[in-house]
Amino acid sequence: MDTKQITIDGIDKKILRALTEDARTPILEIARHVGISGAAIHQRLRKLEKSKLLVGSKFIINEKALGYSTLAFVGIYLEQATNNDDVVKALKRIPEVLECHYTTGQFNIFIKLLSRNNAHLMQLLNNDIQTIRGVLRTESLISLDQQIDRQIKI
Amino acid sequence: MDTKQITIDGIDKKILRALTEDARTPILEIARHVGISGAAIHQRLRKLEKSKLLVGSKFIINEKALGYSTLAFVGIYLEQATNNDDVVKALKRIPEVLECHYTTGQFNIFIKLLSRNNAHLMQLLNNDIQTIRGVLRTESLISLDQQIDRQIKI
DNA sequence: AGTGAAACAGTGTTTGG
DNA sequence: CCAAACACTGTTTCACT
Repeated sequence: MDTKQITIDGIDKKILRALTEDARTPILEIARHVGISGAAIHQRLRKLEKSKLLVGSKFIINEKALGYSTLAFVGIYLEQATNNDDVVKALKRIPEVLECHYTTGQFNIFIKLLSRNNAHLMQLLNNDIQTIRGVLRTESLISLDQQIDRQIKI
Repeated sequence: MDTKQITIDGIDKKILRALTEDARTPILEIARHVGISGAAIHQRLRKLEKSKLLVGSKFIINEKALGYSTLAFVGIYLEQATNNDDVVKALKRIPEVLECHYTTGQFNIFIKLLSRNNAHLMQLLNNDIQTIRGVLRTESLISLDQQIDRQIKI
């Protein structure tokens, strides 16, 4: 085992479930729900943060309300002698690229990207991604509808 | 335009940037940083929530600390006459499935899933996914390393 | 309409047991 | 782990520009 495991009991799980749904759930509300004091919840939260199991919190923005409605996955083929890190560095400069993975299988790099519409997606592919040095060609999967979006269950 | 656009000025952007990085950033800290009062920040936050641009907040858990270290994308081919919704319903019951998309291209359904290790991934594919009625076959991309993980820039 | 200072209500945090 | 005291934040109010 290369990562340290931490012992989580049922109460920890309930705390995590509440806060992964809504980071602003009041401690006292959780306390009432699980039947222990607020101070105890606070202690456990410190433990969970120290163990690096909790790594932060985020506000979630609705991309559609910002005008981004097209989500796509793009597989990228690279030329043989390409320095992958340079490609990733270039991808980081494209804000629409939300995820980037080195993957097994046919592609060298696999990304998830968010664009305003199909025209914008095409522009991103042609002007920004396929012009990166070393990129041979790309293969796109456009998400027509996302049915599941969640974190791992705890 | 099928989704309402909302006008966001530079101050709104700074607020959003702070809170999408850390949902617990104090309002007064943001206020100091952008040079207006806390009450003003609060008003703007209400506006942003009402406009559905802010849709909540989440604590982020480090899956690796929970023992989940293998991330994979899986393309799913379905039989012709399959009811896609039933397949999605079955996928929802598998907690390791984090995302599920209807996609264009070769696959009918494309999912992202998180497993403890390669053995666990194989078990999920063989025992849980490929046994769903209507699933013909699957094609997996395993993420060896994730280099980018972020929300859209605001 | 939007801002800012002050009062208020509610939370997170610490302490002592 | 609990209960109470504490410190700080989020929230509202209101006078002002």
